[in-house]
Amino acid sequence: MKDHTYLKSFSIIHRFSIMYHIKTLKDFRISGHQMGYMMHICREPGVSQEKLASYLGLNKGSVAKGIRPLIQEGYINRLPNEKDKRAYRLFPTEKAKELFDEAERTVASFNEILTQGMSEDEKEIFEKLVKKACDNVMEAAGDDRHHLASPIPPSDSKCRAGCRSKQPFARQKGD
Amino acid sequence: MKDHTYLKSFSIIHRFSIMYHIKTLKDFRISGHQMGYMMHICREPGVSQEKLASYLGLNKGSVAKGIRPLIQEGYINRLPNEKDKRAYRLFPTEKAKELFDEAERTVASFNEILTQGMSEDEKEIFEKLVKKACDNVMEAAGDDRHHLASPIPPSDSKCRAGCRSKQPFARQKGD
DNA sequence: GTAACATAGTTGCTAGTGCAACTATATCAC
DNA sequence: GTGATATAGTTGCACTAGCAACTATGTTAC
Repeated sequence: MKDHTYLKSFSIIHRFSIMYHIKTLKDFRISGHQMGYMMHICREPGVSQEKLASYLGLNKGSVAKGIRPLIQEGYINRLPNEKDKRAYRLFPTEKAKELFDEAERTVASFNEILTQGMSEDEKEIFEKLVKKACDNVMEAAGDDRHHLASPIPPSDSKCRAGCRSKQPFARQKGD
Repeated sequence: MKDHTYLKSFSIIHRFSIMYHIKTLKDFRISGHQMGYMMHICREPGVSQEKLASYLGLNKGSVAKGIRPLIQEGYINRLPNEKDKRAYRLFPTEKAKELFDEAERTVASFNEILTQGMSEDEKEIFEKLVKKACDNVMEAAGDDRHHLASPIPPSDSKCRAGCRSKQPFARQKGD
């Protein structure tokens, strides 16, 4: 088990990356967290909140709250989905384009910090393995929530609030 | 910049790892976040809150609040430091030993999830590179705060609240 | 000694996230 | 059609974390 735990490393990298993005993008009045939403909406204009949540591994409540400042600051247009009245489609505004360009630069410069002192080979492997690790945890969490692939209904049919949460690695509270 | 951003991957891995630890350790009534504190205190009994914060890359306010539940739940003893009346020394209690053992197992099983499908070589490289990346961001943040190594006082001598924050990548608010 | 500054820790405020309960719409079985 | 269930999104609560201001103690310069 040595001294190293991934828990610590990933916590540090995650929090510091957010702080870095906050600082670099402070003129845009956008937080490091909101970067993730922004980037994906720019790359997938018209995406729904549900898809956004699933892509970022966030629950939909967090997405609803997280995109609110982006809408208020005028970076996102939220239009009703004509084909499904429950859903919305998220689009970047004109104002978002400038932000997106800057964000791309910020991402690039953060990547450089992250991979300082690695050889080109190592950088490539690192990116590949991080992606792999990310897929691994998403898949493991997915096994827990059965909602991406499994068409099998839960065995307990009267299962509204009582049944297993759909959240990844959900804790069963109040044991 | 392709589709991949580390921002997304590290966010997912970090959050999912916490959820995993919360779920696995729920019987101990300890959150995934507190795992980090617990592990380090068990490995470095007598550590101060300041050192703990520095090791985990957290600010000391977060540590003060974060260890409180651990004290309340009886996992940590906080004793005054005889040599420095400002400081405390943190020790794991007897009760913590059981938790620590379980935590070690949880860390190991999370590591297996994380590195599923990687060869032994890749696992080794992954761990090495993650550690490297973590050191990189900490160093970059450290350059921003000058407090780990630099004995040079800030050039502005009358610098109480006005000067640059010591927080990593600190944002200068209210521009 | 005193004054200025540094360090250890606490607290109040703000913000992001997880979760569960909720509303409204969509879909499926009959 | 109706009723049961699934899906998209919202909201309230709890918790963690960052930050800044604060207290108290320690250290250094004089």
